[in-house]
Amino acid sequence: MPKTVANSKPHQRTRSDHASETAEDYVEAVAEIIAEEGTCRVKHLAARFAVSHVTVNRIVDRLQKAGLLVTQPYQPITLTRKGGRLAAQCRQRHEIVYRFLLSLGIDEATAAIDAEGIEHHVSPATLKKFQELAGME
Amino acid sequence: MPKTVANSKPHQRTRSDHASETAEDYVEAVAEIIAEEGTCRVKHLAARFAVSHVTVNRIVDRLQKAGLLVTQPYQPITLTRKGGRLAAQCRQRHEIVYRFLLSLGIDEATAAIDAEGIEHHVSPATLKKFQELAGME
DNA sequence: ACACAATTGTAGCAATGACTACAATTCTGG
DNA sequence: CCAGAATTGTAGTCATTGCTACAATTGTGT
Repeated sequence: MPKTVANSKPHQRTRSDHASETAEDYVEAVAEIIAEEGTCRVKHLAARFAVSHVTVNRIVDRLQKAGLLVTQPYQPITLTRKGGRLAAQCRQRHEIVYRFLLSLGIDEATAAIDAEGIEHHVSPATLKKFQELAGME
Repeated sequence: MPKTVANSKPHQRTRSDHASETAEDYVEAVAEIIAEEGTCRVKHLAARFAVSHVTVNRIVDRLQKAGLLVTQPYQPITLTRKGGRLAAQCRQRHEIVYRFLLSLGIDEATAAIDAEGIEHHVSPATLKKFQELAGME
């Protein structure tokens, strides 16, 4: 079973970690797109991640099998309760990392890019520190 | 051509980014292992990354083709000048991220794990900030 | 209503990184 | 020196994520 939590030892990240990151990125994106556009379609995700619709298709299939989202052929994508919860968690974590970077004096554009990359690699302990230091307690 | 630098827009990390991360992790490991053990062999890398020797084999092949390291069948692995330069860069970046996390009050074990994950996602601007704030100027 | 555009789905390919199983080479102890 | 252990290489498989090309469905405008 893939896990989202940090591994107990360095140098031990595996393929499943990466798959989890993709899942997190996608549910987060679905939630955002629904908030922004009303519905989330394959084309929105393809545009957001700058990949072909085919790639989106396959990942959506996998996430549906994992019970994170629901869709039917040619129909919009919605999150399950489980997917919604994951999306909310990710959004919060993302926000903390982003604001922490801003609090260091990093410009918004750079902070946005770096937060995207960093968010999946921050342990709960470090995230808590970030939250404190960003004044988000 | 894969690049090491941050992308210009969020949500745009591709497969090549991940391949570059692997390259960085491997050249860094080769440098460390040579420093610690005298020579770097496939078995050292397999142990370090907790993967089979086969996985190491294929990645080493790819990195040799990319001109980062050199080896011959059943022989130790050495870095090319290019590989050595990359390893030095990575080592420095890793060190900055690690010490920055320590400077926030994060414990050594957690900082070590998080630095591993974060180092590949820190832009030059953010790295510079980290360096300043960690008192490494 | 119906043709055409847009969207989505399917088939099939490539690269990466993971594995097991087995073959080849190198190293080591008697 | 040479048998067995350790190491490394090779073959073949799978999952993930990327693609192009083509098929199917949906939506739209006249």
